[in-house]
Amino acid sequence: MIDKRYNPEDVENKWYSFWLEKEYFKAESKSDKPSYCIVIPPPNVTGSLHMGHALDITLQDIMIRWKRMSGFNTLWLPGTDHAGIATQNVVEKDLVKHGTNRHALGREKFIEKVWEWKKLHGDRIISQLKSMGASCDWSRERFTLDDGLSRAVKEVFIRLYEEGLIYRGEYLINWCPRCRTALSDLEVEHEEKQGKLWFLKYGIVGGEGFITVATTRPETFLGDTAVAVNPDDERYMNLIGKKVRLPIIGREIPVIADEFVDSSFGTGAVKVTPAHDPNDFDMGKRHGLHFINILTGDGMMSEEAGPYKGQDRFECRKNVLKDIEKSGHLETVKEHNHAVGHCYRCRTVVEPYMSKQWFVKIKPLAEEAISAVKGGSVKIIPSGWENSYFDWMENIKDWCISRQIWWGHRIPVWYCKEVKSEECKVKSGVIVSGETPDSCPYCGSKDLHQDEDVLDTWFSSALWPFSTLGWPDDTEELKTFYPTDVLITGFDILFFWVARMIMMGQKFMGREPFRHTYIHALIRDEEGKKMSKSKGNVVDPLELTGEFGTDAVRFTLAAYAAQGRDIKFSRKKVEGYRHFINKIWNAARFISMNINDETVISPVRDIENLSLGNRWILSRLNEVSGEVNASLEDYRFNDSASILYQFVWHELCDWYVEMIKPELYGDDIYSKNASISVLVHAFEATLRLLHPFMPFITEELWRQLPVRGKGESICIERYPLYSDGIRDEAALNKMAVVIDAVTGIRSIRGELNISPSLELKAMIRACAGIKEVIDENIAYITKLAKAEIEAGSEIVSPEGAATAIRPSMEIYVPLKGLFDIDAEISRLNKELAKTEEAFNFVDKKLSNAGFVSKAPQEVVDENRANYAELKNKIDLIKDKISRIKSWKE
RNA sequence: GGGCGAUUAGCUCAGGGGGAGAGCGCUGCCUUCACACGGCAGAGGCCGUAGGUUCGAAACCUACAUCGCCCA
Repeated sequence: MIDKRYNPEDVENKWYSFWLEKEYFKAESKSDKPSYCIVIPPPNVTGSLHMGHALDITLQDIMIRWKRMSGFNTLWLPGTDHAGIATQNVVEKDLVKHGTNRHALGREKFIEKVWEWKKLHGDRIISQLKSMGASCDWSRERFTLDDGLSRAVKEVFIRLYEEGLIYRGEYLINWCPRCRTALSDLEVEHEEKQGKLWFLKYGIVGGEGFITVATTRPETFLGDTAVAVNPDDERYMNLIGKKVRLPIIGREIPVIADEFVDSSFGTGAVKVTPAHDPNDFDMGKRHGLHFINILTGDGMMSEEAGPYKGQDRFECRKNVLKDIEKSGHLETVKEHNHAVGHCYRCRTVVEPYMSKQWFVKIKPLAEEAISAVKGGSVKIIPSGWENSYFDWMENIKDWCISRQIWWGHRIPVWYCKEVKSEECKVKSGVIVSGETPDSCPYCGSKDLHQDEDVLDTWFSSALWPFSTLGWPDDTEELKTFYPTDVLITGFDILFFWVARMIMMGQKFMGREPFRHTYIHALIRDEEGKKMSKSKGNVVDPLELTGEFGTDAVRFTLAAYAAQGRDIKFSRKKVEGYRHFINKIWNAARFISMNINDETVISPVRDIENLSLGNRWILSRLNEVSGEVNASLEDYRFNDSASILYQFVWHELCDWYVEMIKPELYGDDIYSKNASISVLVHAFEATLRLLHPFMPFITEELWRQLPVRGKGESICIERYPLYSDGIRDEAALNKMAVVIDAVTGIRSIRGELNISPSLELKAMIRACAGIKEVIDENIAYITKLAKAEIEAGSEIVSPEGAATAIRPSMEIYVPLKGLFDIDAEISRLNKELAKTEEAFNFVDKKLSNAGFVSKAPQEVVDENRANYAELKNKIDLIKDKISRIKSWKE
């Protein structure tokens, strides 16, 4: 006997360990079965599970379990990402807590420390993934810094370098003064801020007056090497070529003309700071200006800042303003909104900063990635994301890939210090190599040093779909599983990761890394706000799974995973699906209560001899199987979830189980055995349909069912499919008649407030065909409506009867003296009003000549049928009302 | 400034050229031997606004409003 309530914690660990022990999740490198592969978006190795992961994992596991059950050689390849800056930050914070820092420790010791940290915390995220039920092939778990993947990274770097697609140069990059590293454009998050626009006056050298420039960053005037105006701007024509003098420091700089200057912004004259602004950088190059770097790597003012040297950049801004105002060079201040860039890892305001970095020349890679999507070899789902993808790809700028941190893939480049030969000079002493060189291959010098920097974390993630399968070796896994089938991830890393994987896959495998990429939305809090630690509105998925069970959380996520909409998450939603889990549990409990040692569960056959309920549920099960497969095929997770929910709750439990109770409790051994057999069969198949969504409870219940030819685990059983041969049109039609009769009688009972325990008599007027169906199934109707039934085509409404009118029948329930006649009249009036409204709608349509001539024939026919039906119904109700009124008199 | 998405029942959301749907909540009745984490019956909506296309628009088009996101 099954317990009254489902206790998730009792079964989750048990079955997960069992699955692992039996190695069900292990993929075959080579197989006769078709393959199906998903690579996991690798979570940060030191991170912990959040709702985004939970959604991601759930959707992937649904696909993988579904395909596994559908006969595929499935590989869900798991792993973790070293997450360079994020992880380094975490460990650095810990060092600070212990009164030290990475520089005191030194590079080698620090890296050791991070590895220790990784070992300590790295397993946590993995075990959290497991607790979600993830059916990954753990024997193939990878880490972006492990040997194989590092080899892939080096290989890619070298090949891109040799093709001229990786270069080194001094450019203006985004610099985080706190992380003390360069960032790519993507790693800067812009935030609209209410700021100020300061108008500074620069005195004209050898002349009268001033030229006024507007700026949002006044401290950068220290690095100004020109003032620029538009060549067509008549206000300033006479000043072009002259010099102006910077306030306070007195440097003289030229006034130049450049088309780039927007005359309508500020005063139309702009200060040019080539070393601290991307536009000014370009202008500086065009006009051969000086590049003055006024900052140091940690955001302090450098030597070049003269009197402000050593000050913090924000402190310096205040001081500069104070001094400029004092010296009379501040003309005015205006309110001004502008976007300020922040480091995506630590929220520090980033600075445009000149430095020597490594870049990927990205256009040629982007072109291939664009055509992969345009040509349909990669399908983005939902397709709305394609626009963003193309927009980004088409306007892409070179990718800065070097980072001034220690945790990551060290750039495989050495510099020869001596440069003893001509060849070495030509190569600028740059040695790019997969192995540590003993000596310079160009000049033989032994005095080499490796580049200090590491690569952007996303550089290694970009290779994930093939590096994890063994590339650059030519492995069986690559042959079997590349290109992978689908990549499932959130839209927030569409550019960071998805786009770059497509570029690298096309480049190094010559093929797309995945056929589909399903981009899901964000999980927000109940009020629709983004979850964040600082807001304190983060929901911990593990807390939820602990409280409601993993299956309930998974089902909730699937049910709300509609394409293209963020999920406003709440405990209440999970609670609702926890009730669904309980419903399933209790259905199983009901089965167990109707089975004993003598029960014979036989295979379902002779379907045409089964009772209507049994035939109907088998037919419905078949249709639902088709719908679930179809919706999963299209990644409509919410649809599959709700189809299953409706079927299990309202069809299997509410109708079917209630229908067969008389047979189960009856004395007829034949129909009793037939019904229990169909019930067990249908429930078993339902469990299989549900398994990808709720793996734990389905395994637990499945194991308890007495099913013929039962295997050892539901997760390797076949997923139910639709079959044309099983569809039972007659059963579906007859069931509609039963439902009409039952709900008709129940309506009368409910609306007239007749006690549920009172046995009623119901007279049903119906045509011969319908009457036959009613008579065949009279036991069902009697039981479900709690009424004695008499059906016939000649039935007339007895005095004192309440009426329900259904498309196929009229139902009269004699209730003389048992109900309030006024209540019945108002009930019928309400029904009449509704019917008349519907009738008028159809009537209007049919009297429209355009409709009759232009609408498709079947629509017109349908409306004509409706017209007749509604008209008949109106007549019946009117007639009924007048008769009731006559009883009253 | 450019782009995208949203606006449907009290709430959360599906749907999508031809009779407005679900879950939760609400109302009434019911502790009937799987489940009160339950059953049965109900109430509740000019489908954001204004135009247009169409025989027919909540759906398609255009503009606008409000909210959100991405990019510059």
